Amino acid sequence: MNRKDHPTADTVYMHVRQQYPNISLGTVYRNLTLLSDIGEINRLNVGDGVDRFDADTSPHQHIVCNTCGCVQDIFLPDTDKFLNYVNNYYDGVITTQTIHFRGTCNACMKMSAKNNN
Amino acid sequence: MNRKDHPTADTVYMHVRQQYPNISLGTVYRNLTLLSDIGEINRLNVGDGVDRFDADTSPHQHIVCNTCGCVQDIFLPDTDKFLNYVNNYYDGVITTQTIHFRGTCNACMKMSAKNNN
DNA sequence: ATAAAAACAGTAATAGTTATTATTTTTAGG
DNA sequence: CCTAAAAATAATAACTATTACTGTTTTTAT
Repeated sequence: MNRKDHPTADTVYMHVRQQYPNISLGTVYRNLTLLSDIGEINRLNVGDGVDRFDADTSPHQHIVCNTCGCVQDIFLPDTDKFLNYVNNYYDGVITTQTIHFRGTCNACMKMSAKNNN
Repeated sequence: MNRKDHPTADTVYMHVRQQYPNISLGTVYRNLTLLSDIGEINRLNVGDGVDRFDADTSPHQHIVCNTCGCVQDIFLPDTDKFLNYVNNYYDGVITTQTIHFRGTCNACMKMSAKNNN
């Protein structure tokens, strides 16, 4: 619940296992699925074939760093307005949107700047 | 190349097999991967755990119908401006964006309207 | 104290995709 | 044409992420 790095089920498993060595991956999956079903956490997919989990259920988006692979939050204002606007370009009805980004995170930007001195 | 329905590899396989009954799924995957590597087609992922392929490589977005599951195109103007705008809210650099939607397609809208008469 | 319910560990199964291998097809010279 | 190298292929195995199953343990509520 404390972490901000959008861990995969396997990452959660590795971490929880340090305190509960007998826990099984199935239990981790079951509880993560349960928590996301009741809305306590979000299950997200940034297109890399792995599900990630996020304790922050407030509306926000994600960016994946192409260099280190980290997944960070990005809080865009007015995404509901964007959804509304988008409906003008479609003849059906759009109810939800998924927006995520790729690029280079701040840490990796600094790293590459330092290496190019 | 002609279809606009964003088929999965398996769908392409089923279809090609009608003309070339001996083709293998691996060949379909290899050629779809090759085509997307050289930029002739796009491989896309709308979050349902299956890769889809799109012969239209012009910049556009997709919407998945919650009722029939179809994947349709949506052409939004100024998505490059959106990418630019989004960079104001992030301390790294954002280079690409993935935007897709869910809702109800036009056909399913009409269908449900008819059934509610 | 006990019986029903829930959670669990361990394992099997599944789906989508990639990798391997032995064979067939294509290509480019001579 | 012939032929050897290169490329493409079918068939199958392997792999990854996730879900399902099963028998056992733990929890809950009397």
